[in-house]
Amino acid sequence: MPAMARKFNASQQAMIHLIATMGPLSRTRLARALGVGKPALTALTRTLIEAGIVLEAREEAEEPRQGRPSMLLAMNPDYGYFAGVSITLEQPVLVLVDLVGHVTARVELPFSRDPDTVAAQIAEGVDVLIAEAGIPRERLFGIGVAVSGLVDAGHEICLNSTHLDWHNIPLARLIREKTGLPAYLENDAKTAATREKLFGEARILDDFAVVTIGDGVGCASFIDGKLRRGHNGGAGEIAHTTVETGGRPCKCGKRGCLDTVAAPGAILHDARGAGLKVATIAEIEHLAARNDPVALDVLHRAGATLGAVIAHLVQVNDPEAVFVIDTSAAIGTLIRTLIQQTVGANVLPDMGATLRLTFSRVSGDFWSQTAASVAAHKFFVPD
Amino acid sequence: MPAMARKFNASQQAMIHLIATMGPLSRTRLARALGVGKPALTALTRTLIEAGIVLEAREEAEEPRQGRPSMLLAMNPDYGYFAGVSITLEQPVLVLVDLVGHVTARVELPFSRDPDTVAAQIAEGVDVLIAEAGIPRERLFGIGVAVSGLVDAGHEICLNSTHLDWHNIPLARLIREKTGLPAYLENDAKTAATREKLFGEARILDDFAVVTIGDGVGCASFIDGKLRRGHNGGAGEIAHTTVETGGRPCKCGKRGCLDTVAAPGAILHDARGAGLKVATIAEIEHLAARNDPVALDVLHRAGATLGAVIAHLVQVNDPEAVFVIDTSAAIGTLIRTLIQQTVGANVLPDMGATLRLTFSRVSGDFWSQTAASVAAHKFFVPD
DNA sequence: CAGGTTTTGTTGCTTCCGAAAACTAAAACG
DNA sequence: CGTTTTAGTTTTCGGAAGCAACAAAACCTG
Repeated sequence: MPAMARKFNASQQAMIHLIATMGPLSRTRLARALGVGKPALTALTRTLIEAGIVLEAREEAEEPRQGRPSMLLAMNPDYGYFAGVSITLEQPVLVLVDLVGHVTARVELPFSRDPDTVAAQIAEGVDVLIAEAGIPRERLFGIGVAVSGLVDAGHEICLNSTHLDWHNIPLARLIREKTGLPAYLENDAKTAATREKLFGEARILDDFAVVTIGDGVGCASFIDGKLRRGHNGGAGEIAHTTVETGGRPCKCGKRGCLDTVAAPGAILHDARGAGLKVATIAEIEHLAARNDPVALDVLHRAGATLGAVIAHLVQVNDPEAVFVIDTSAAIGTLIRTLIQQTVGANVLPDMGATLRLTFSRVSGDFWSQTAASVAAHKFFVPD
Repeated sequence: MPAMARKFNASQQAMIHLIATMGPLSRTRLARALGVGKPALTALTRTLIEAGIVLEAREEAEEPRQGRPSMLLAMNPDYGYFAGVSITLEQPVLVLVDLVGHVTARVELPFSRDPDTVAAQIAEGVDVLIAEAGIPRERLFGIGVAVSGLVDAGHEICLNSTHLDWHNIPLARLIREKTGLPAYLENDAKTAATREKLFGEARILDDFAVVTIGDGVGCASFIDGKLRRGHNGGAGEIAHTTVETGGRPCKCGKRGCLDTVAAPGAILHDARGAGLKVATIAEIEHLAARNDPVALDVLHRAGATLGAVIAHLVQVNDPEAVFVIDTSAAIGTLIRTLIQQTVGANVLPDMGATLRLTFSRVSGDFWSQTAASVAAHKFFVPD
């Protein structure tokens, strides 16, 4: 295990990407998938195996097949690690994930909103993290940071986060200076999409969208295998799309934004405004299941609106799949059904027929994991 | 001028693309723009000049500059031609455009909606076209066909056109068989976007959207330099986005689609339904300019709705520019202003500040020109 | 159980592409 | 009339990938 080269050429990167996404593969199948000859694979794999990033293992065939058994190539999870942290208004958690996306260590950081303090605490946290995991510092390849807001193209500066009240904060530079590690900033919805592409169900997809339901509604897309950032890094910022002209005032200054209708807090606010005594959205769902008309109405509004926005998104980009990721236990059966129905009814039938619309509920250190995925993505696919 | 090779490798294609989009360029500047060394250019340009696709011309410097003057490389417009035709419910026009997008001949075809007849008439039209232009048949590199509806990924089959009542019509094959030319089918909004990218203002842009106002509303995007087709070829199909729940019934079977609010026919319908005696949208604009409240209301509805949809589109993909192309003299000053205002008000300020939103009015053989652009695009960038 | 078959992966050899350095060409400057 | 500056070319070299033949490791057959 020599000190990692860290610089792989294009073909090697393509191979790493394939192995990472398609699981363990034989050289021959890799060659086919990559569209190159077998001899190329011999040379390529040799360097990767020598570098230690790829492991070779004999295939354990269930049923005996003819011919020489293949040697499977798989990622070496222990080759390197990435740290990740999500900066919100809550106590941040710094996590360490390995090359295949598994969390191997975590450490809770003190809360702060001052950029310098945040960077300093992350730097201290990194030391704790690698000590806890028992890995040499050189194996930590980078750190990803998720923020809710706009981030520049270089993953360097938080241009604008109303949530944190940050404007042009070069957080990545601060962290890099204090930790000596490559640091990458990214919008939280985009980190979630990156995780889905790198380690989640979307590994084999080139065109998909992710919609996150957390404090607010977030959205990001992979298009043609690349994360869509947009000309200003604002692609996917649907939270402040106007969905009700003259609707309720939003933090952003406008009225009737999606966030004022479909964000978990907004749903609760609606329910209480309509006279329901509820503390969680689950309770609203519970009431709705008993045909409480007010509860039904509240959930209907949220689900139908969210569904309409997703439908629009689908019509604009025609993705292969949309992943709705619920990080705050807000999407119950009813809202889910409503989203599905609304999307089905508002998307061209030819498109709706093949669209995969899946829901998942996550919790815990999810956002920090997604942040780590950004560092991993930078490592796997630098440009 | 040997018979055209027609097959250029990747580097040559990249060079052709650069020369076509960036205008006449010296070898040195091409090398910089292409990110390759100067020596590569020498070999590349030689083959292209020998093939006849690129012309060399001495630079005419206005002000004397130091150093050896550069030899400018420019496309040879006469190297090849492309035919294009748009199939609608009106009489089709077949046009011939050269390598830089100029129309050099046109011929009107009989109207038909039967695929075989259409193909046969196009084949006859092609003969007339090349005779009229006086070019050898080998110089006609392909033919593009615009249809309003869904087209498969191979540009071969019209999967679905409610407009023409076509389903799974392999029109490209029919035309190819009857003309012996490469034939490419494409959705009309996407042909318009392709023209904008290849020959229009968007040549230097990698991320932009085109919204067409013709019989209905169309939309297509270039993302990362590539036309966005989507998983089902339906990217950009916003005409049937629901914008008014329970709105007027649409041809598509749903209610309240964008087409029932913002399509030129819908605007006229609205105006007449509200009691205005008008024959054109210009007349409505005229009335509105005199503060006719009904006319103002009608135009406001259309403009604000269109603006909201464009705003959503911008938030989803964050393009550098949006080109609104009016092919039916429907977008007057008032609607234009309303669109601008609505987009400005509904897009994140950071994004709205840099967004270019431009309007243009076209007529005549526009759609056929755009169709020809698709054949040109296939020639320049086959894959 | 020996030899054929089938599939996997490797070793040379060749070819192609493109980058770096050094060179030539053509203009303005003084 | 040399010097400087920029443009373009020639030469040389190294890396990457293809083809073909070869070696390895399993199964199948008689």
